[in-house]
Amino acid sequence: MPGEKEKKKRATIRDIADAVGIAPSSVSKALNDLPTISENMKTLVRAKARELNYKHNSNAANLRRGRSRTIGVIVPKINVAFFADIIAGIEQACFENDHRLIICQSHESFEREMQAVETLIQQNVDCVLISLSQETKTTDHLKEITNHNIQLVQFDRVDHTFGSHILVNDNREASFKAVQHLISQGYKKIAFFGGPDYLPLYKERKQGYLDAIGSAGLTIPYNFIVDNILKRAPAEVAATELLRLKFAPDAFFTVSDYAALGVLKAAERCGKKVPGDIGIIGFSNEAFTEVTSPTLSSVSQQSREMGRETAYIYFNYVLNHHDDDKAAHSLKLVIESAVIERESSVRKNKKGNKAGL
Amino acid sequence: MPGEKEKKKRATIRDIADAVGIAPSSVSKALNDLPTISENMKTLVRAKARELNYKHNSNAANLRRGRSRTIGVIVPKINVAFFADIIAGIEQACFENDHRLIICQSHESFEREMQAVETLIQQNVDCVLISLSQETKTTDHLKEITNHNIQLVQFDRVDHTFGSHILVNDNREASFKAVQHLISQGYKKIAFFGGPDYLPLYKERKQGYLDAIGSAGLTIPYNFIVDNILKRAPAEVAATELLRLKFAPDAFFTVSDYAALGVLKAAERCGKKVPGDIGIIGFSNEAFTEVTSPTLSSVSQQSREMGRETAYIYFNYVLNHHDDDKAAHSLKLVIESAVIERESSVRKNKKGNKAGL
DNA sequence: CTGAAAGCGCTTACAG
DNA sequence: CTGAAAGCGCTTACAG
Repeated sequence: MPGEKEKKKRATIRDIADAVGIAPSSVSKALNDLPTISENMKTLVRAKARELNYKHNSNAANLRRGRSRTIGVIVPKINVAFFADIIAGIEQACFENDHRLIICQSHESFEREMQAVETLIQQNVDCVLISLSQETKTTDHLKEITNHNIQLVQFDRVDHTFGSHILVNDNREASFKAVQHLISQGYKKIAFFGGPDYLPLYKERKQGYLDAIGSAGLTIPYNFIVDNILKRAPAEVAATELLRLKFAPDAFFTVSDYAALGVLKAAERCGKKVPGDIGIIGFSNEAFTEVTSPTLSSVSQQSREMGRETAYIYFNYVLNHHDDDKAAHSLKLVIESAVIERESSVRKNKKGNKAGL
Repeated sequence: MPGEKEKKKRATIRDIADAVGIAPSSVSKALNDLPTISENMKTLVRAKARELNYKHNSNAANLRRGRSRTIGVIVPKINVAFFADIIAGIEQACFENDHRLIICQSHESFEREMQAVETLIQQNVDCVLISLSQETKTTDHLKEITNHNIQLVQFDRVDHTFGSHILVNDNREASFKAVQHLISQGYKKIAFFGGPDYLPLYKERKQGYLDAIGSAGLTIPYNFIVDNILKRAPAEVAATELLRLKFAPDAFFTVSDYAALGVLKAAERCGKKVPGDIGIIGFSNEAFTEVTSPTLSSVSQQSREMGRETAYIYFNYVLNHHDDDKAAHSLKLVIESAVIERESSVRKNKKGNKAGL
């Protein structure tokens, strides 16, 4: 209709001030519930704010305050179960603490990771949570973050040489426990399918395997240890090869569930029973591990907790110790993984054990 | 050391101006690459900006410009494959168009959905993309968005009565095609496991099933149609019951892959061969459908494309037709789903078909 | 308890 | 091609 403005502007603090007949600064204080304003006035202001459909303008307030109540997270990929769950955990912590969350993906590219850092700095986030891309080998961009007085927490894929708060999985211990579990089921010839060996995370998982083998006094032929087997197809090929040897493995520990799946298929194809003849345990506790026949044992990384705890480092520790000496040293937290025992690694009669007696 | 400032402030446009010896406004224009500044000066300014480690302050610029180059998305849950993929698609579109993305979850709660809307308005987003929570039955909060001159696009779970741009799946057609596929494989007694019937999405999928059955001239006993079977366990129970009847189904179309999995287990338990005796097709193309034995046929909703297209409605359509009459009417787009034929529904010899001849 | 004034860091007409 | 001035919508010492 003719009486209406074509593009009605958002109501501002000044509109409320004019309507109520007080100063804009008082409106601001009333809306922020400062003790220096009378209750009557607050009620009046709030009522008028509602009436005018006023919305607080975060941009303006953040600019003035110099803080944004926003944190940024950078992950390689959001539509991977592990990271999606981590983000869900972070989001929960942000919600509890009334903060906004901006999510960036590096797509495993160092270039994109640097861009994401740039974006988050420009956005004035108070804190960056980051899990490094596979390509990342330097930390200048992390330095950039802290240089701008932005808090930094690394999680899962971290650079230990850079002094920031850090939260990681207990990769070595988790792998150790997984292999111990296989041993407890009577498996003795345990093969290992690892990841790219230059990534610390995979190095740790391999170490856990080696330690468990060592402390059980088992000996493993060198060809039972294969790096860079993360996907299903290569695992199937590699496992088939091993299973056809005269001295063949009786169990596989893989650092990925997809590789575990490949092993399962290889065993099927070679006519081996799982878990009777061959035991299998993977890593990550992907949703599909509950759905195969037999179901796949795996290591659960507690990703949701991990996300929550990462954010809590900022909310519960950093925010509270802004100026203490405490804030000086960097936190190193470890999230304990859990071995999820499913059908692929649990023997009813511990056949292997008996055979050994 | 003593010479350093304890908390170095971020460099501003004014710092650059002082260092170069020109006006702040000229610095702004140079950094924004406006044609009204000489190339020499731009080079000078850029160099100094790098030297001072200057970062553009989005908060300040957004406040001044009145636009934020940020879009907000509200989904029920981000760590569900369907939505994680959608968000990945949206993120891609945002990246291409140099926009930021703020992600909110409703957790299927109307209350939380309203809070998310509030947050996004306060954050000054230029556009909101939303998939409604299961609880959402009113649209006042959507009106709130458009009232604040913020663009709105609904996707997947939408309210058709509210006049906004909309992007949906072709639920009815997809179901129709899925059932047609079963029929083409010679299945004739096709059961249906649906969702809660009050949600339009599930109503449409059921309609597609009914239409396909009807147009093939098949008749189906009423007890072959069961609503509210979305999870594995109830599907296993319901399917077992049906398979034990003397007049039992020879195929199942379920609106969820988890239900399809339950049917698969039921068939196994009843000693029925899949796909020989029983055909199965699910919905959503969850990752695990590729991993079961036999692998599960499913309907792929092209979630990533869906996310991308949703964002494109804003970037390619809304942004370009700001003031046209075109922008007046709301777009309704449909993303075509694809039937993914896997082992659980593809018969080698079309046994059922032959029997029918 | 309330208000006037300054300022957060930019951008944008407008003038030269 | 460059600059001075105003202003985006808030918050925060400071004064009364």
